[in-house]
Amino acid sequence: MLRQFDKPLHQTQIGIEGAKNNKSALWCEGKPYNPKETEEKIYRLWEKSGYFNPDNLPVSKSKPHTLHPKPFCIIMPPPNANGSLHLGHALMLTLEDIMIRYKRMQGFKTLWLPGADHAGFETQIVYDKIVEKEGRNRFEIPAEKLFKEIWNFTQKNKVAMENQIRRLGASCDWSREKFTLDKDIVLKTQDTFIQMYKDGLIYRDNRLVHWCSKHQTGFSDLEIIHEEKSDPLYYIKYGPLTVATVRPETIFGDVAVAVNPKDKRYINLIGKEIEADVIIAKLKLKIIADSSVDPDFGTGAVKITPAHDINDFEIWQKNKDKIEKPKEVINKYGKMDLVRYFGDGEDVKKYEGLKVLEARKLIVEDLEKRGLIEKIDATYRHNIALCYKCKNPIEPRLMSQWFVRMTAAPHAQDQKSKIKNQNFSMSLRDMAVKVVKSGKIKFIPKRFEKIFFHWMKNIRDWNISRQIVWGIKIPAWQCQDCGYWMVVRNKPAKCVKCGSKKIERDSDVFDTWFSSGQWPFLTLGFNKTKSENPKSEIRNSKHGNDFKTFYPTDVMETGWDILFFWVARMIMLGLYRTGKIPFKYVYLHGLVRDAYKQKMSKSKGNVINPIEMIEKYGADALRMALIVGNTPGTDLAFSEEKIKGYRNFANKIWQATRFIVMNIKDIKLVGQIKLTASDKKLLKEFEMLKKKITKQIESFNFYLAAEEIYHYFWHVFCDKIIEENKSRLKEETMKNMEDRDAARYVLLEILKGSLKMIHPFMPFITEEIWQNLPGKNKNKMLMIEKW
RNA sequence: GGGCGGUUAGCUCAGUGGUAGAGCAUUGCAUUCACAUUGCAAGGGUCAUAGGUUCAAAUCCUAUACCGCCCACCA
Repeated sequence: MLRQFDKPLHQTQIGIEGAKNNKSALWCEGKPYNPKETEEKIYRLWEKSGYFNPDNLPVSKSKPHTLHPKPFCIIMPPPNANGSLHLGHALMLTLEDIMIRYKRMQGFKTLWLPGADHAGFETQIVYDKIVEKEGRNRFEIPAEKLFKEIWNFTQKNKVAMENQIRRLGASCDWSREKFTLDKDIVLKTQDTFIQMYKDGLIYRDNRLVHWCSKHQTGFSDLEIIHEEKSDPLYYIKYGPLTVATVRPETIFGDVAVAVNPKDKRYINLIGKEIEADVIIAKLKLKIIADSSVDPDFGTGAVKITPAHDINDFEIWQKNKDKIEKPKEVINKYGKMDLVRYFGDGEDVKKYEGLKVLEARKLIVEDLEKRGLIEKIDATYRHNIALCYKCKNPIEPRLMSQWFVRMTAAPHAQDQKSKIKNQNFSMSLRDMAVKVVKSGKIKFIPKRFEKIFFHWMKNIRDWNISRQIVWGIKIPAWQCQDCGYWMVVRNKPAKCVKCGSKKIERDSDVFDTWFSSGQWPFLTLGFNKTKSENPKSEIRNSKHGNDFKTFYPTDVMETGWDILFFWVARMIMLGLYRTGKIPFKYVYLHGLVRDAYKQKMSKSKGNVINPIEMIEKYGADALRMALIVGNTPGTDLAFSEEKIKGYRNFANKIWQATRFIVMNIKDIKLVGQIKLTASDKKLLKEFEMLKKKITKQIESFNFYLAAEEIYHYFWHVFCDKIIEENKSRLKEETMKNMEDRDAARYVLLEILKGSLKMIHPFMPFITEEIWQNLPGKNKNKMLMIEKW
């Protein structure tokens, strides 16, 4: 590469002869760079070129025989179609666009596949608020009508969002855009469920589920948060024993008392029955032994309420045969539900229908009146589970739901199970852990691998049933006579067990992450030809080979906050469904926070709107501000000031170009280029810089690459090189024409090379300049120039 | 309770074995000559603390302190 500078170059080789054709107006006005005049125009130019679509990319001229260049693919994490773009999206789009543009310039068959997420529960909540504002109640709107309303709502948002993505300069292939509720995605998601059911990886079970009584839906383990809280710990006399609890209102649902089998105080009572006075009844409770009981906590005796406490439920499961069934004394609205167990006596009706906290207060009073409260520990602090969205306490509830088996190996539970010929001997969890441990999937930064393993180690089965309308319907049908469940796409004519024709569909929908967990292979049209159901073959045939070409994809770039929700599930479901990893690298970016590292929120008033910033400073400035100094996995301190700094940088590029072009245009080169020793040194240093930046991008250190090119362009190229070469260009001080041309050559070479390297970071201004550079190849865009 | 990080200039953070770095901020000077959305220059850090390994430690090891985050079914 360096050798070419040693030999003389003719003017035709450096392309300055076309300078007079340059539209001089652009450069001669001394105005600052105005992104508004270029960005929209440039994006249209890109879209018109068709190069966002890998099928249209020119095949490398240097290797014309290369008919199948190496693919590079990123599946865009689909933004939720329920609002507008925020800085997190802007960061995600910038990082991915940098990788995509870089690889495209390197000649890869580059696909960035955009999408939008229906975002089940999240969108349901957003829409609920709209419904509320209109004075309606979502629980009173028929499901189908509500679904249609939300559909229209998301479609509108989707279009707005797509345009916002364009404004950031994202070079994604819009012709392949997918929505998580596209028909083929829905059908394929259901296919996966059906297949997993056959393979014994999905089962229905009645167990305690995290339930939010405000939102009226169950959750997975990930959708609850824990908060430390101070609550009185009540010591309640239970016949001969005393039990400690923070939830006296659950005493009505008690079915036993558990003690530690080694606890000498109670060893004689194990297996015996006691009678406890719970105001409205005298409960007969068996004393059982369970090693999970901590003898040092409270009195060492635990009341067991299997229907309303997860621990208690597990103890009940182990002792099913010895003690009675759970009693559900709190209903789905979080209110006391006693009459059905204890009759409608006055004392019972006193509590009936009261909210949990109201009931607790009253019950404590009544227990105290009877002298049944031994003591109250007011200093007790404990963790309680809350709904991640509304922060109301989770009320565990006994429910029949669909679960994904995470830690147990699959087993054929249907003749059509495929596990025998597909080599699935491991659990979903173990498969995923294996590919990360073996380095098939690499995390950036690496420390997230440890976090991933830790989470995987403790993972439990995944509840995927949601009691909302906005989502993908579960393909499961229940016989209304015998209760038998059938997992098939279409409604069965009759129950396969009892023959009854009274069949009804499960009214629940999937956890949205169950479908997004399949996003990489579904968007690429996995299993298009070999569908379990022919009806699902409705994907546009022109992208029929995408799965073969682009899967496994190269990079999954997303926020670390959805590592478990999304990344882990994509790995598991991808491996299960396709037998291959869904991506090779996981790049996890941090949260964008304000200048003081505070979370941005509407209530704090510190939210920065990316579109507003683009209006003010341009997309390039915003992109650069998001990248420089932003290390993977670490939250970013962000401010408008920072964007201003890179707006200034954009102008610097603009002005420097103006200077160079002004000194080149309308002047013909006189002959050969004779570079001085210092010219050669500069070009050599520039080659070194290129190598360094390439290496930094390859190793995902975009923050370093961006800073490097910024620093070089401004403080080396502008401040030193241009300044030092000024005298060689001026007529008064110029030594000779040859020396002038050498200076011109060096400046233009470095300018062009810099534009290429800046392009992935600041695509608009660099493309605009490139388009107006003297002597450029007609119609050739910087976007596809060789890196 | 389990786990993962961080502690470097006023601020935000790079730097992971070889004489302390960037951006912003601060201070001084310059300015019809591409650019004031500018240039030149300056000040500023015993790299949390204590031990250890090494010819050599901000960097590797151990401990301590403080800060942050994630996970979690002690009633």
